Amino acid sequence: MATQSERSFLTQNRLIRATVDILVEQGYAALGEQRICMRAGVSRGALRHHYPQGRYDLLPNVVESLLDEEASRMASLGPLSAKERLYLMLYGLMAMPKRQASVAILEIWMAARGDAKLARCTQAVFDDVLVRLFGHVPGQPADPEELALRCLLHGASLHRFSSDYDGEVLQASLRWAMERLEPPPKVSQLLPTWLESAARTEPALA
Amino acid sequence: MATQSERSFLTQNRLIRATVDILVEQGYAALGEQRICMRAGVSRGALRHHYPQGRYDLLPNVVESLLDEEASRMASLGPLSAKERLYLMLYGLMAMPKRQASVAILEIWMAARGDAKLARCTQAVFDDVLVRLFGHVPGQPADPEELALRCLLHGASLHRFSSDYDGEVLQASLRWAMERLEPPPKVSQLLPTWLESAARTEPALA
DNA sequence: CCACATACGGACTGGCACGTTTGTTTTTTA
DNA sequence: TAAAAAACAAACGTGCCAGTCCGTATGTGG
Repeated sequence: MATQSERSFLTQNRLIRATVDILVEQGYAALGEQRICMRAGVSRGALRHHYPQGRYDLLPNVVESLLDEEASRMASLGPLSAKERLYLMLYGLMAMPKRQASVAILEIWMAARGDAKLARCTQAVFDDVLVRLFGHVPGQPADPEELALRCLLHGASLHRFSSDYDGEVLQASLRWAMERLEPPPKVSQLLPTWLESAARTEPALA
Repeated sequence: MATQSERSFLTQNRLIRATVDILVEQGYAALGEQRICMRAGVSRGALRHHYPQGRYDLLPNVVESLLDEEASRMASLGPLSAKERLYLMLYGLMAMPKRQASVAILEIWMAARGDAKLARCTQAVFDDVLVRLFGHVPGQPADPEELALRCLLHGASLHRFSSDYDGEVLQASLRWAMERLEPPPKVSQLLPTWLESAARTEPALA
C-alpha cells in the first residue's frame, strides 16, 4: 500500500473536493458530514479522524485549498497589481463560467455570519483571501475601482444560478462592462497564458 | 379584539418580517421554524396554521412580499425602463446600504438550488422578480447592460458581509462604476423621489 | 344565542445530523 | 519482529428540528 502521508493526503483531498462540489451544486444549507463522506467515498470515521471538529476543521482547509490553487496560478504570471488580478479573474469567469471555486468560498463566507464558531475558525483564511487574491492591504480601505470589480466578480459568479442564466449572455454582459472600465494594458498580454493555465488545471466541478 | 382577517394579516406579517431579519442577519442555514417563531413572537402552531408546509409555504410569501414592496415603490415613479430601474436600485443601495431586502431574496434563491421542493414552490415568484423588478422579458435573453447591472447590484449587496466592509467605501466604488456606465438622464431626475420613498418605508432591518 | 370556522398554543413523535466511543487494519519505528 | 502510532470503519447516544395532532379561545354567520 501507499505510505501513510500519501493516504492521508489523498483522503483529505477527496473530502475537500467533495465539499466544494456540494457547496457549488447545492449550497451550504445542503452540506452535511454524511453527504460529504458519501460523495468522497470515505467513512465518517475517516472524516472525523482528519477533521475532529467536523466542518469547523474542514471548511477552513477547503477555503485555503481553493485559495492556494488560484494564488499559485496567479503567481506563475509574475508580480501583479490588485487591479490586474481582478481583471484577470473577471476574464477567467467570462471565458469559463463552469470554473467556480469562488462560489464555494462565497457560500462559506456567507454562512459564517450566522455561525459564530465558523466565523472564528475561518477568519484568518478569509483575511488571506482578501490579501492574496484581491491585493487588499489589511489596515487600508479598499480602492474604489478594486471594490467595484470585486462586486462585479461576485455578482457574476452568482448569476450562474439564475433561471435566465446563459453563458454567452453573461459573457456579453461582462464584455460590455469591460469596455467601459478600461482594464490595464498588461492584462490583455497576460490573458492567453492565464486562460490556458485555468483550462489546464482540472475544474473543481465535473 | 380585532377582526379575524386583521389578526391573521398581522401574524403573517410578523412571521414574514422575522424570516427576512434572520435571512439577512444569519443566512438561510440558520433559518428554523423555532427561531422564526421566537423572533416573531408567535407560536409554532400559529406558523403551521398559516403556512402548513412550513418554509415551503412561508418563503414564497416572503419573496412576494419583498417584491411587492419594491415594485410598488417603483410603480409610484411612473413607467420605467429596465435600465432605469436597475440604476435606481443601485443608487438606492449606494445611499442606504442597510436596506437589504435583496439579500433575503438572494439567500432563498441560492438555497433553492439545493432543495428541489423549495425550487418548485418559489419558481413562479422568482420569475416574477425577474419580470417586475429587472424588466426581463420571459423568453428573451437578457440585455448585456441590464445583466451587468444586475451582477453589480448582487455583488454589492453581498459585500456588506465582507470583513473589510465600509459603507462609505462601497459608496465610492459604486460611484466610480456609475461614472463609467452612463446611467440614462431620467435617473438623476427621479433619484430624489426614489431615495425619499426608500427612506420613508421602514427598513426591514432594525 | 348557538353552531361553526378560524386563529392559536402546546405537546408528542420520528428522523436526521452531529459528537463520541470503540474496534480493526495498516504503516511506522524502535 | 514487536510495540506503537496512525488511518480508517462502524456503531451508539443525544439533541434538535420538522411534521403532526389535539385542545382551547375567539370571532362569525345563521
